[in-house]
Amino acid sequence: MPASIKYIEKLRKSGLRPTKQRIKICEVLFNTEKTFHFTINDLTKMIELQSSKKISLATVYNTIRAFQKKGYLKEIAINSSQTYFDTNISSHHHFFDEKEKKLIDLENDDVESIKIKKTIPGKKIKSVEVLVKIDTNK
Amino acid sequence: MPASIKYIEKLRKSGLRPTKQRIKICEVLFNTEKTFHFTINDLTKMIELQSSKKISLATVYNTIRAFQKKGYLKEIAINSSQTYFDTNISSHHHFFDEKEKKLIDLENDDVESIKIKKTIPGKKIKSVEVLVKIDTNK
DNA sequence: ATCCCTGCAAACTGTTTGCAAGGCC
DNA sequence: GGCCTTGCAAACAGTTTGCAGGGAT
Repeated sequence: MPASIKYIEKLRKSGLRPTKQRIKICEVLFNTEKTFHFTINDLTKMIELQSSKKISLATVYNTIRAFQKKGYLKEIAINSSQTYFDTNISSHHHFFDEKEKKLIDLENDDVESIKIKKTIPGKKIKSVEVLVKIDTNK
Repeated sequence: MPASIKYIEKLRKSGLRPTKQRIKICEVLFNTEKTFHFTINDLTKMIELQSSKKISLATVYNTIRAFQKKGYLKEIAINSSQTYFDTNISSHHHFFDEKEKKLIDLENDDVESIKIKKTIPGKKIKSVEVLVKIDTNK
């Protein structure tokens, strides 16, 4: 029995119509116990590989943005030309390998808790993101 | 006496010809005791205001990239559509006000030192950047 | 005189948008 | 049927590049 039923539910609950494309995207993103990082291009290729059908880039963008808004995905801040997303929505940090252009998760245990001592009047902290850039050890 | 002599030196030492445009860019970037953050657009406007002359965007881009390569500027990782630079090249972190799209420095004393306990074989840490996103306190 | 740099416009890349045709309710 | 979604192409924004003319050495 297909796991797609689960995703049809999920989409319905989010107010998104469960279309073939969205279900497929869910399968690629969430049908695995491991979380992962991706760019829109990566994802589009993965989808087309797994379904041997073309999917419109616009659809992928729209769906990913919708999922992000719903909190099913997180965007990761890197000064790269493309946007990276993470299916791991829990609070955690990242290595970024600038040579491979790959992200690696830092578990919460891997980083000592970060305390920000400065405050800005009228503003509150929304998130704390640590990006550790790494390089070949040469 | 103009501070430009200082920048002519600086440019020469860097192997960059001291052209009018580059000297002007130096003046705008470095002729202040306060460091600051900017986008290419910001900077272009500042230059044109201060000199009441047009400067080509391409020249600004090229020069900024050159300065970045020389280590006179740092690029800051934010998932924004535009690239932010910092004239403060010392190691420090940032607040990012998503409403105002403005960066605010965190002094080193403002953040407890960050210890990364995970290592990746064959890779070494190049930088650790913390981005604290802030929001109106509502 | 040589070589680098500037400025303009065209090219490029990732992303967003408008709209007609198609699919879900 | 009505409304949302898809897919395509065009639009868009920030950035980069090619090249002819101008400037620094």
